[in-house]
This record gives sequence, structure tokens and C-alpha cells, in this order.
Amino acid sequence: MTEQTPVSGTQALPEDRRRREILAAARRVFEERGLDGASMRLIARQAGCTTGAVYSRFTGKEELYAEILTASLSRLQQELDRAVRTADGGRGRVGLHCFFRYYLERPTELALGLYLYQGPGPGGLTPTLDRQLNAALLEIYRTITQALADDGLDRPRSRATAGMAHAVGLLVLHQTRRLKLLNADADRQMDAYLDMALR
Amino acid sequence: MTEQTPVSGTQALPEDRRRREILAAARRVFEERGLDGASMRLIARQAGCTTGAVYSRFTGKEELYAEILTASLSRLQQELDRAVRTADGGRGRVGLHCFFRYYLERPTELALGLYLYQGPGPGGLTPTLDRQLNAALLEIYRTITQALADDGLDRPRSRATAGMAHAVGLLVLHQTRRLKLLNADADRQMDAYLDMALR
Amino acid sequence: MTEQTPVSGTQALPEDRRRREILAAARRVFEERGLDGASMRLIARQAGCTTGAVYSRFTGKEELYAEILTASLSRLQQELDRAVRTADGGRGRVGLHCFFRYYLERPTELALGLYLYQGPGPGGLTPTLDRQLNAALLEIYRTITQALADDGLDRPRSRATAGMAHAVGLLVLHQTRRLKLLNADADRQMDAYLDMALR
Amino acid sequence: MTEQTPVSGTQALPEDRRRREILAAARRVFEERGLDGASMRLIARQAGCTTGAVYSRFTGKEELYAEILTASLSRLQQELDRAVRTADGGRGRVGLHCFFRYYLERPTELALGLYLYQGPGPGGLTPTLDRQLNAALLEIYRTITQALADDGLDRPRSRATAGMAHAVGLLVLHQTRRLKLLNADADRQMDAYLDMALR
DNA sequence: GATGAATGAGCTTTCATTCAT
DNA sequence: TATGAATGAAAGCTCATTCAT
Repeated sequence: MTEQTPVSGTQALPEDRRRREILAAARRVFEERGLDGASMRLIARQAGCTTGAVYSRFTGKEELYAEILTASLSRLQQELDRAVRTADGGRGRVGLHCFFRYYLERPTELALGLYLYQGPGPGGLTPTLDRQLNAALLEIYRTITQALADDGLDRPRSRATAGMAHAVGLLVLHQTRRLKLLNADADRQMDAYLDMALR
Repeated sequence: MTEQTPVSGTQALPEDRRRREILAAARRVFEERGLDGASMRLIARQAGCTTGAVYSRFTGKEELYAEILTASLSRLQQELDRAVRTADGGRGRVGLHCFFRYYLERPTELALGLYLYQGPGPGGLTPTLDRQLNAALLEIYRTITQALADDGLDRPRSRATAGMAHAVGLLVLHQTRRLKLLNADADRQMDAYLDMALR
Repeated sequence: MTEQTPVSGTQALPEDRRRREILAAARRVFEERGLDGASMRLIARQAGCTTGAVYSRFTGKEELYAEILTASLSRLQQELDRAVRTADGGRGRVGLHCFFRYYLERPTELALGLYLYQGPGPGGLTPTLDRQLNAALLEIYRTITQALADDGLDRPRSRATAGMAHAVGLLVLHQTRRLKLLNADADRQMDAYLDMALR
Repeated sequence: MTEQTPVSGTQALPEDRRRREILAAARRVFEERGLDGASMRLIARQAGCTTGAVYSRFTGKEELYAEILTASLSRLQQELDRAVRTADGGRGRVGLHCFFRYYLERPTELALGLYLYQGPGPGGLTPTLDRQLNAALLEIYRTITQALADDGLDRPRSRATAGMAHAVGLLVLHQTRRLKLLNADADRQMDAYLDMALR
């Protein structure tokens, strides 16, 4: 995440804005058509520019993916920080629940994360990008771990891992409509898990 | 009216063997490139035949996928039945553990199941195929639920759902190398979960 | 994610010219091979560009076909209007003769119209296109009907239908070399018909 | 048309029957799917045999077409002969009407005739086949001409040509649904034509 | 003779990416 | 720097025809 320092009001801002518009368009298109259904042309059109304009800001489709995923993790981190900070008790629970809700409400971003890990090609991710994503994920993990520790729970790391795994499992089963098939509700299941696991 | 002059290439093979070779090739290609990245041409080449030969046995990519996934679920069902039947106590635990181990040892088959996520097109799978896969999954779910009930545990359905979700979450994090990043071990985490959840 | 590395080939052309070249190529190919025998690849090659360049201007084969047929009907309508307007007597005869001559001199365009016969697939043409073509044909029909009415002939609608049908029949037999086989001359036959029918 | 002389009752008949079954199947498939939509595989399946069995009796798709068209013309000739012979007056009218009705009731056979004339490929028809079809058509033409002459009408040849042309025109417009668009009825139009032309 | 698996070029269409303007 | 026409490989799938069995 680069911190943009807008210079006066002439050139710097439009550029930044165009970038954001492209990213927003890409997110919209991913949501509507899925990761593979999204084409660069469609993204460009939705962003109100040409493919060339996209390529002058992103090296390709993969970088677009990566940028969106990075932004997603960053937003999650922010929500997580705020949630944990403002919790008046059971910070760990709040943190894990926040993680769960975040992806429950943003299926595309979950899909993006899982997709990028499978690797968008035989070469997988750029090492730089890989490190970047890992760092963001670790930060999220640490925030949750710390919240659990703050609650005085033992083995906070293991609880954080387990909680996130449970959330991911429920989210995947939910998104693939498996949970409905089993007549279960993602939200309720997550609550039940937290009740049990954070005693 | 197009005219082709076939040239002898690959020889005819016993029907069953050719079929198996195509399925094996498809499994390999799906594993390496994902559902969308796998092409019928590549599958054919890997199977040592032409696309026409593939299409004479399978109506298309989806049927190939279905055949492989169905076989996978059926193998899992068999292992599950055997495991639960021969367990001398804690049948539920044995069942859930079997589910977990099955996919831990067969990353491809888990990936195959999760590809449903992206959805192989607008509208998802053929309704027939969808029902078939759902039925297979439900049977697995029922087997585990029954095992938990046999153990005298209350709310066996909810426990089965939660257990499978936890397994899926751990498997996804494991397969995507997240678990290693968090310095956790899938097997240990699953054991810990079962200890806690099946009390 | 497939990657392509475009190599400079044909140069970019003024938009209008490229369009016209593609349409001309399509006309040629449709003429030589029929609607079903014509392939987009062949049309592109004949137009000196790639399939992609064709698809960036036309949504598909049917739109190409529609464009050509619409233009043809529009040209016929123009000629018809002019012929009928400048006729100093026997406007109906002039109109029907114009219709006949138009296709006699443009075998391709007649063939194109008749290919509808086979139907470009189950279900025929796109409803929109169908309406468009029908409207154009009706306008031609009305022009001829009006010309016959102006001549003071009774039952102008029936005469218009019959006259057009006769023309089409002669044209089809002529184009398929049947008329030569029967030792007849299309032009003379049409004249004889008009002599008899427009009394 | 080869005259089959069945030898006793063992081998000769089945062979002939298989041929007829293939031809019948081809006709059915042409009717259902159109000329280009018909595949040799489908024809073979409908005939209850394999593609190989078809190819052992016909050199290819074109020969199948030709055989069916030849049979069609021969049936038309038979119906025509009978109709003209049994007519008690206005033999010419009966003949032309028979020609018209025959194709009105057999759209596929009309399409086949027109299609084969466009030529199923860049090479067009086999010269032998071409001669054969021309001879059959000429015979039909002569039958109608003779019937008109028998009625005492002058210029029977020209009347036969015109009558057939009118029929073909109406049939083509009818089959392409143009006639309905013009709010006309093929049957009535043909009757009106005959009333006028055979005075 | 019959079989039907196999061929492989063909089809229409899409798309990430480039680069002359 | 922006444009967007052009590329051309690749996709899923079909099909007339052959030929080993």
C-alpha cells in the first residue's frame, strides 16, 4: 500500500483517481462474472477507459488481481483493528467474528484469495507479491492472536489458527452452497464454534 | 463439405483402458492447471489421443470433471464406511478423521471439489450432475452424523457439519501453504479440534 | 491465463475501409460457398485480416450476413423507387421488371436471400434481424403494389405477389441452369408473363 | 434407377432393404435438421447401422443426397404420369398442379434440389450425376408439355416453363415464410395463376 | 462385409497483450 | 501518455472419412 501524497490539485489526483476507478471496475466485474469470466476489455470499459490505459498502470491481469487482494486484506486489517479496539470484552471473539463476517459479505474477495493461492498459472505468484500477501495475512493473524491473549486465553496462537480455519471452512462450504444442502446456517455455526472454542 | 484424410497415429486401445487413460490424464491436468485452465486438447495429448477420441467417450469437459469427482466421492464413501465399521470406539471421531485424512492425502481431489466455487460457467453445473454430487456428499454427511449418534453424542448433525467444516478449512489453509506460514500443523490442529469438539 | 505476443502483420486501416473490405470478402465467400460453407476464417483471410479484426466489427456470422442482405434490399428499394417514379406509363410493369432485373444481374444477392431457406440454424434468424429483413421486403412489396394500383389495375396486391413469385421462380431456375436446360430465356419469359398478367 | 431383381429369398433382399433403410433415415434426418445439420453419424444411427455400413453402400454424403434427389424426381414423375393419365380434362392444369402439390408437401425435397444445384462444394456435382438429374427433370418437363399440348393449347413448351417457374417461385416464397408475410396463400395463388395462364 | 474408434482439420468465438498512431 | 485496432493462439466441440480388426 503506497501512501499517496497529492501535490497541489492539478495532475497527481486525476492519475490516482483513474487507478482507483480501474480497481473498482475490476472488483465489480469479478463480482458479476467470476474471476475467469472477467476480461481486461470489460474491466477497461467499466472503468470508462481503454485497455491501453489499464496496461499503463498495471502490468497485466495478475497485478490487478494482486492489487485488489492486497487492498482487501488491508481493509480487513482496518476493520479488524477497529473491531478489536472498540470491543468491551471478548476481544478474541470479536476479532474472529469480524474475520468471518468480512468474507461472508465479500465472497469475491475470498475467492480471489483462494484463487491466487492456487496460482494463476504454472509459475505461480511473483515472489514479491507472495511475500507481500503473506505479510498482510500474518498481520491479521497476529491481531487475532493478540486479541485472544488479551482475553487471558491460553494457547492464543493455536486458537487463532483454529478459529480462522473454522471460518474459512464454513465460508467455503457456504459459498459452494454445501451448507444449505446440509441444512446448516453459516452464521449460527460460527457462533456455536466460538461459544465452544473460546471458553 | 470438408474432407479429411485420417493418418494412422495412435492405435486403437481396449475401450476400458483408453477411458481410464483419459480420466487419468484429466486428473493430472485438472490438478496442474485447475478446472478452467485445463483444456480438452491438453487432456487428449496427455492421454495420447486426439480430442475426437475424448469426445467419443465423454460429452465434454463437464462430464469428465463429473466422472472424476463422482469417483472421488465414491472412494471416500467406501473408506468412510470401512473406517466407521471397524472402529472399536469413538466412531464419530474416526469418521471425521477419515474425511480429513482422505483429502489431506489427495490434494487434487479436494481442489476438484472446491473448483465448484468458481463455478464452471454462468449457471453452474448441469442440474443432473449437481444432484448427483449433492447426493454423494449427503451420503457422506449422513454416515458421519450416524457415527456421531452411535457414540451417544447430542446434536450429531451440527457436530458433523462443524467437523467437516473445520476439516475443510484446515485443508484449504494447508493446501494453500497458509498453515505453514502460521507455523501450524494440519494433523495436530485436527486432532486438537476433535478432542475439544467431541467431548 | 493465456499469453499472446502479437506480431505486426497487416497494418491498421481506416476504419471504414476495413469494414468495407470485410463485407466485400464476405459477399465473395458467401457467393462461392453458401452461407453454411462460408467460414469466418476464410472471410477474414480474404479480407486480409485476422478473425479477431472481423469480430471487432461484427458480432458474428449472422450479423455479417444481415448487413449484406440489408444493404442489398436497400439498394433494390432505391432502384425500385427511381424506376417507378420515372416511368411514364405501366409503372407496375416497370416495378416488377426492375425487381427481376436487379436479381438477374446480382446472382449473389438472390442466393443470399434464398439461403434463408435452409435457415442458419434451428430457430432461424435472430428475431430482430428477421423483423428488419421482413420490413425491408414488405416495403418493396408495397412499392410494387402501389405502382400496380396507380396503373388502375384491380387486385394489385395479388398481382404484386404473383409477379414477384414468378420473378423468383424464373431467377431460381435461371441461376441453377435449369432454364437453359429447358431451352428458355429468363428475360423473354418474364416479359411474356408481364404481358399476360398485367392486362 | 437400377431395377432390382431379387434372387430367391436369402441374401439379395436384406442388402436392398438396408440400402432403403439408410435412404429413409437420411430423408428423415434431412427433414429434421436441415441439409447441413445432418451428419453421417446421425444418419447411420437412425438407420440402425454404423457409418462404415453407410460408406460401403454410398461413396459419401453427396451420393446420398443424389440418390435421394433422384428417387424424389422419380416419385414425382410417377405421380405426374398417373395424374395426367387419369385427368378427364385440363390435363395440363392437372400436371402443373401435381408438380406444385408434390413439392408443397415435401419441402425437404425441394430444398435438396435447390441445394444440389448450388453445388455441395467448389467442385459442384459429378458430371454423371448432373446428367442424370437433368434427364429426370427434362422428362418431367416433357410430360407437362405434352399434357398442355393434349389440351390443345398453343406454345405448350413456354406454358410448361412458365407454370413450373411460377410454382417454384411460390414454393420458395412459401417455404421461406415470405408468402405469409405478404398475407398470401400458396395454394390460392397457384390456382389463380393456372386460371389465368391456361385460358 | 461390417464395425466403430480414431483422426485431425475444421468450425465459431474469446481474449491478454502489443504498438503504430 | 492514451488510444483501440490488430494479433493469433487458444478454447470447446463437430464431423466426413478411413481402416485395423
